[in-house]
Amino acid sequence: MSITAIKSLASTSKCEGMGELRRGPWTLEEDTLLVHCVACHGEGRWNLLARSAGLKRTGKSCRLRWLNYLKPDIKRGNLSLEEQLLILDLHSKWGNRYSIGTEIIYRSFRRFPSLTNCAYPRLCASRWSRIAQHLPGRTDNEIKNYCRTRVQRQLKADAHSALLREAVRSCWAQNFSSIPPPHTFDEMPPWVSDELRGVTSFVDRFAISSGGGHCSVNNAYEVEPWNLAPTSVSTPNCFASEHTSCSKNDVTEPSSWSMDESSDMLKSYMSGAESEVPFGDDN
DNA sequence: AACCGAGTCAACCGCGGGTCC
DNA sequence: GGGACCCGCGGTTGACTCGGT
Repeated sequence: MSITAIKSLASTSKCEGMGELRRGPWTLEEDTLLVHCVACHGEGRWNLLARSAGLKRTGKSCRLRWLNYLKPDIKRGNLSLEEQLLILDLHSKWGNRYSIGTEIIYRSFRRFPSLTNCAYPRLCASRWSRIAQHLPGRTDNEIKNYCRTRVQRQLKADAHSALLREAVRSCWAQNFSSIPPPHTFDEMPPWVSDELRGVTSFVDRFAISSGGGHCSVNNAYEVEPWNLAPTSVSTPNCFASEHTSCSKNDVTEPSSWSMDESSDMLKSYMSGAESEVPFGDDN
């Protein structure tokens, strides 16, 4: 008996009233069955489809396999630089509350208290599928994996380092100033430090800021988000001033990353109470 | 060659929203 | 109204790969 067969047997579970359900990696036979069945009946009604195809899989499993692997227009291979940039840009706008994208923007926001009615991203749940809609052939699962591995794990940056602040500036510039998003570092604003130039990968640009630092991005996630609230913008009301634009001149060096744990409103805001958010629609 | 650790990614799980009866 | 079922999303897991030692 082959190892694959043993694994296959081991991954088969017994579900009451449903016969045996298979789990784990899909076989070529299962893939063929599923493709054939989708071709005949179309997508949707996955539980029914799984049963009618004779697949010993849940509808959920079939749907996932189809959408992430078998669908004809799935694009394979590494993400291009353009795709990386697009993902990070969209992730900054829509990404999850604890993501580095939002973290960077949020930290940036602290440094621009005069910025308020601009399109500051809502700090709401992750929207991988929404990001995926902008990358034809790429799945939400792929983008999610990319962000969780390439971006979050490899971004070993010291959250307080000057280099990261430079990266923050550049990220901010892309999102909120009139400077168009750079496709190469030659297009970066002149106030981006030389150390960050010459890096072709958007991720590498952040990673280089670590300098072998001791503080990983994961540390940042462990910080309660409201503890990152800047004193100068301690309540959402502060977001509602009339300022709508920024420039590099707005950058001021904070003396420290001071905390403000007293703002219940901000806590509410950070916990996802979108009605409190005074920003415009993110569409 | 063997081992180990980090990175990658397919697949699973839990949850919430929508729909139907 | 509410229960059952389906679907989709985001988070997590674990097997696999690969490079370094």
